[in-house]
Amino acid sequence: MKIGELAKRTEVPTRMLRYYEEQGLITPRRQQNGYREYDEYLVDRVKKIRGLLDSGIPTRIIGDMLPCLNQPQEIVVADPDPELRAMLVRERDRMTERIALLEHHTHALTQYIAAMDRSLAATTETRLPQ
Amino acid sequence: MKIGELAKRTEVPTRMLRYYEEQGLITPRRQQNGYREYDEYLVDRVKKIRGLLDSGIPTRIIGDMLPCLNQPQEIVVADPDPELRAMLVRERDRMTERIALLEHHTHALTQYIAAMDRSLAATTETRLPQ
DNA sequence: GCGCAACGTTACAGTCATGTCAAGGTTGAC
DNA sequence: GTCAACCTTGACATGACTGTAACGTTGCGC
Repeated sequence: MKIGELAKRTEVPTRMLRYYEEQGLITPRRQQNGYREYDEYLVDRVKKIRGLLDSGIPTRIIGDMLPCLNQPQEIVVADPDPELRAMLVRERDRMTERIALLEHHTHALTQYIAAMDRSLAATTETRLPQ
Repeated sequence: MKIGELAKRTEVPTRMLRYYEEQGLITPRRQQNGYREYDEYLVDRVKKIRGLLDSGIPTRIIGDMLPCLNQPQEIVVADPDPELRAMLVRERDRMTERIALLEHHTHALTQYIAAMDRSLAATTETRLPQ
């Protein structure tokens, strides 16, 4: 498929798809006219890249991490490199910290929103009797 | 306190403290010699700013959001601006999405790490009998 | 074939949160 | 007085986008 279709299916702008290619995360083939030609499996890959970037993982690390997230039923580890393992543990722990932080903030925001709603309801009520 | 102490206590580099000031998130007073003078309450504020930035909220939004996260016992909403409310809901929902994503990835990574460990244990075992 | 919209290409500039460094002023200890 | 440790501003670099300009390709109606 061409870049436009991939963009639609992944909701990642074409601009970003070209950027990820520049960063070596995906390497589409080229048609004779120079257009990029994307294989089906890249749809999933791109979605995964987006997810990881949204999680705050830099492209450089995503490159090493991606093969570890392809879990076709059974996880097969070809080369249990201890350095890779350490990196994965480090990143996972950072993710866990971020989760805690985000949960704290969502909670605080939810409370504030509820307070706004109460305040709004109160002013509406006081106005009603008029 | 001076910038260095604040940096130590918040673990935010001085560079960033100056940047947050540039973005209008904090406004320290100045000593006669031009040094920035930070009040005690800014320690908390800076930590909050960091947390929000780590959660992927841009400084521009943090500025509007900060007053909503000061919960001194009871939340008092002065002006229940519906636009502000919408912004807060939007950001909270984005945070919730990020949490789901992060949880998914931490889970995947944990599984992969476990697989690496099993693989490593297996190779160690097969070597043991020798 | 012509025109034209929709799509593709590269390349360069700008943004945002950071990092890093230079050049210089201030303070405090010895 | 000098030296380290601290502060100041300012400039340039980087990583992940984001926008846009300038231009080539494709496919459709006419």
